[in-house]
Amino acid sequence: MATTEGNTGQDNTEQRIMKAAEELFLMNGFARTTTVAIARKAGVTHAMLHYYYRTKEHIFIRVLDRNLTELLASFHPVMKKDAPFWVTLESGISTHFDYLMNHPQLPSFIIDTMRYSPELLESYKPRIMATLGRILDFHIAIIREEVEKGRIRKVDPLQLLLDIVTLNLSVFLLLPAARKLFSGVDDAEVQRILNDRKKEIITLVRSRLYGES
Amino acid sequence: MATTEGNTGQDNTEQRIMKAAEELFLMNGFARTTTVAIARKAGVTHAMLHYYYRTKEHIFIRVLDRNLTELLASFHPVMKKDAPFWVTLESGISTHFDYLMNHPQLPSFIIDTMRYSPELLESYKPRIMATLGRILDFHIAIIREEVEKGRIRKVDPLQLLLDIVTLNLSVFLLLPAARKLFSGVDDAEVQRILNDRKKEIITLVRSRLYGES
DNA sequence: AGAAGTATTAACAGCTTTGTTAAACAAATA
DNA sequence: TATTTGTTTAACAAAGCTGTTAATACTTCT
Repeated sequence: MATTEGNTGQDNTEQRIMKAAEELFLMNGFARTTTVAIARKAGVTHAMLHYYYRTKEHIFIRVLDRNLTELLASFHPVMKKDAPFWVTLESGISTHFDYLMNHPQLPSFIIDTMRYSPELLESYKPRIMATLGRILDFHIAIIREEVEKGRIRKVDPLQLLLDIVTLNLSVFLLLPAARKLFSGVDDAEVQRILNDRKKEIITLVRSRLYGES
Repeated sequence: MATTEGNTGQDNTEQRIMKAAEELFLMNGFARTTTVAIARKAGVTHAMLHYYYRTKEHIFIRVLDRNLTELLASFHPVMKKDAPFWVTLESGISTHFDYLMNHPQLPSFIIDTMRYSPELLESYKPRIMATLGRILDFHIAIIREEVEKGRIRKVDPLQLLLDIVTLNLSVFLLLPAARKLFSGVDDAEVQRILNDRKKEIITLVRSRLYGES
């Protein structure tokens, strides 16, 4: 064989298990995912999962860690911009929405973990709070300044941020349930709806700040 | 004893079990609630739960039924109004938000059930779809007319309804998770935040429709 | 008090879940 | 080829869950 050890490839058991675990954990959360289901999806005995990752909690933490890190990192680009307020904000909303479109299961996964397995998240709390704090302080200061200078309408900065975040998030929080209710919607249709939604959210926020539509 | 059979009162075992079941199901959903936990909360053996309600699914359906019926009924008052558009809409948003404040666990309970136990909801689907359909048709027609007559800004009626519903819902979808993250927030604080949120949502929607704030 | 019906419990059966282990298998190495 | 090392499986143990049942306690009625 050419590659003896390098094998940065894909199909070894360890990685197949991790991939299967990630899919199932993201879809159904910690409690609703069984080690047997993960193993079946990876095409091996569930003993393999324990051989490579020791416990269900271990492998969950690895999945959680990767996704949480990525989520927190996804906020940074938004903060770096230095352009007119609305340009920055619109691109921030848009980037955030696009990120969620590429990780549609992330919001419910994190919220599910926070609600039902908070102990697994305990060690990440400081990091989460720190990042969240920085982001809030940064944006609140900017928004407050815009209000004070009369460049946007009077608005509680925190409430404006909640508007944006909840509008973006709720699309993806409701989508899985909605798809169960309206059984026959293809992916193209969903994609179209999501794009309409994104435009509407941006328009809505702009209205709030400038009164224009 | 005075009351021999009437006893429309409260503390008999059957009702204590139902009450405990409702609390736990609303908080944690079907899968995460065990019959043993329900029984413990009601202060009886879990055999009693089966004695009175036969199966876990039976008692869950009773809880689901009551809450779903109430939720669907809660939409009706909004539709009855016959006043200037914005007056109707603002009171509709406000009523809807107040209803959710009185039933803060309902959104996640229904969504959890739709996502993870859709088979339990199957028999309600026609009723849900019918009610949902009527509400949508009714409001969409009104909104479309307002747009056509130039009394509000151009807006896709469905998107406007999604704006309102997702803004209202997401507050309550995120609250349990948020409270786990920010451990030390008392109920009074939460109440204040919710009221601010309600005002902001109404302002936001009004901006979207009239450009005023 | 005694019979009949109702409420309650403790014990258990059967299933599913997580995690372990001994043995079989495969690959690399000497 | 024999040995060592790593991988995989089947079987199992312990625990938790739902649901049943036989025995016991409590009411009510006569």
